[in-house]
Amino acid sequence: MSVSNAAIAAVFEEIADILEIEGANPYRVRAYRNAARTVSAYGTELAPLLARGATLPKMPGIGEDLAGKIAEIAATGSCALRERLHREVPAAIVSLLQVAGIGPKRVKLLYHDLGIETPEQLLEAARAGRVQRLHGFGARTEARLMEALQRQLAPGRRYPLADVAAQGEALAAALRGCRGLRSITVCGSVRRMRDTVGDLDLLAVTRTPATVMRRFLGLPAVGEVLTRGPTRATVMLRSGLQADLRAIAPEAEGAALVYFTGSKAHNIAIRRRAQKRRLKISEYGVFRGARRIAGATEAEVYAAIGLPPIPPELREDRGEIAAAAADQLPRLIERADLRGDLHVHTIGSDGTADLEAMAQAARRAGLQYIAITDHSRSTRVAHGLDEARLLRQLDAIDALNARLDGVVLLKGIEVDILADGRLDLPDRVLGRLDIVVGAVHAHFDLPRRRQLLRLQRALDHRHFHVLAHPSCRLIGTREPLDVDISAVIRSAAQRGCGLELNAQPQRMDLLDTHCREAQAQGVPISIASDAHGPRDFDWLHYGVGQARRGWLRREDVVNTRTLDELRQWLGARSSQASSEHRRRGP
DNA sequence: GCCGTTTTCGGCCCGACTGTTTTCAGTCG
Repeated sequence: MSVSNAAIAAVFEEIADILEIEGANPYRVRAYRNAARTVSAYGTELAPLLARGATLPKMPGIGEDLAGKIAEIAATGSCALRERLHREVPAAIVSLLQVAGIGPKRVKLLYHDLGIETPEQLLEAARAGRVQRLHGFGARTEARLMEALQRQLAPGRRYPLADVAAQGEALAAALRGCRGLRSITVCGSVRRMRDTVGDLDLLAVTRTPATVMRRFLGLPAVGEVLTRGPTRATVMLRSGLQADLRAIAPEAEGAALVYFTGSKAHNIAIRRRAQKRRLKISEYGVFRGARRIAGATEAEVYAAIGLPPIPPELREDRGEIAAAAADQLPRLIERADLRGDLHVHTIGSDGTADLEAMAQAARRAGLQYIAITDHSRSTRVAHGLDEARLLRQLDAIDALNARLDGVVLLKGIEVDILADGRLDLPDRVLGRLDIVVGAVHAHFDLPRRRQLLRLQRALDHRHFHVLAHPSCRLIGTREPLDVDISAVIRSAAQRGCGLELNAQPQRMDLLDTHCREAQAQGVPISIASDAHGPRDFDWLHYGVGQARRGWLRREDVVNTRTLDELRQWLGARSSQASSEHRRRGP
């Protein structure tokens, strides 16, 4: 029923696409794109807010007109402008923008001159040789388009951060040692630790770019060369991922890092700030007139426009520049702050290692405690634990803790939240555990209202501590639950429960924007590996990255606490819940 | 369409690469 922020943003993106194709004022188009970004990154769901009669909060780049459209879309799912545009231009036409090498001008030309509306029709026309006769096109462009169209089975595909980061590191390692190369850095959304990545951006610092380019283009991982110039090349890797290499001189390294790390919106924002100070920022440095006044380091670039250095994870134009200007950047959590992991599996359910192997691996990963949280009986594919098997595991944990040194195992469970919100194991068992982590593993498609009631009922349970992977999305495979996440966060806050930031590469769940909202509500976050094997603790690194993108500090994350402090929180939650339980009656 | 320690109107980030261009538009990041 209620329209999500993502849906509002999608309407704005679509309007921007169509306006661009129609040749509208580019800054008007940008206004819609900025609005889409602002709305989708906004912490609180706007439609329920407006439905309750609240006024829309002031957001940067949202004026009177766009505020009105947000209200219209929140109420109806669409707006008059979009409906009008759909009458003027076929809706499918925006899909042509996804084709590499096709922008708004060419979409317009293809539609007006050849009546082409879809990538399929474009491929057909290109094969028939009709495209090369258009003004501004030629035989080579037509050939490139055919290649792009044939390759483009999954346009705009994004991959999990951990997968792409590994490929980036491999490329960087293969280039290190190249003559004349001073440094090589993976930039772009990998450096910003975005949960998904569309392509790889590598920055090479060198005085001999030609040598480095040649070496790069000859790497075995490189499939096809898409473009190549003296300082920049774009290739398609054999893995199917696109990679860009940019070469820059040492004196511009900082400016180039800023430029190539992005985000685009952040770059635009800092360049505007520079403009107001009669400065110009490009990848070559910060310039006053023709004179370069900064550029060797990132800190220098930010200092030139009166800012302290901004961590890459925050560079999304979501308020970090204003915070930096006011000297109010958060001191972000770091991997070394984590003392434990509250979501770990063993061969008790679908893990690959036993209790002791996981404990030793955790210790090697620098952790002082882990909660053993195997699945409960309803998750049959994972061989979930029933009451009897769980009780045997508890005894085994006691025995192991008695002889383990340097790491403590907590008794826990990843208990299924059933369709009606009940938990999958009886109270008498849950009450014996140190920690109850609850999660949805089935019935992902309940109606929005019922899904919320289900989660709220689970959070109400007196033994419940942490809601695991709250959205249940699997990147590229499963959409997030259709649920008012703002309401879930408020419910967790009211009940004293925590929310998990699951660091499995295909989950990365909570989303960064929801971390920020949880922080504002005072909900503790558990950054968890959801490890199913000894090496999976490595994923915590990416979980911390996502937490940093959500502006989280050490004090916002519950597994940065000492074991004693953690036990206090777990116990406090239980006594709070049971007193509420008594108040409400059984 | 937004916005204002220059402005309520006139601006709005900056540069690389490609292909068709006869001096530059389109696309991309």
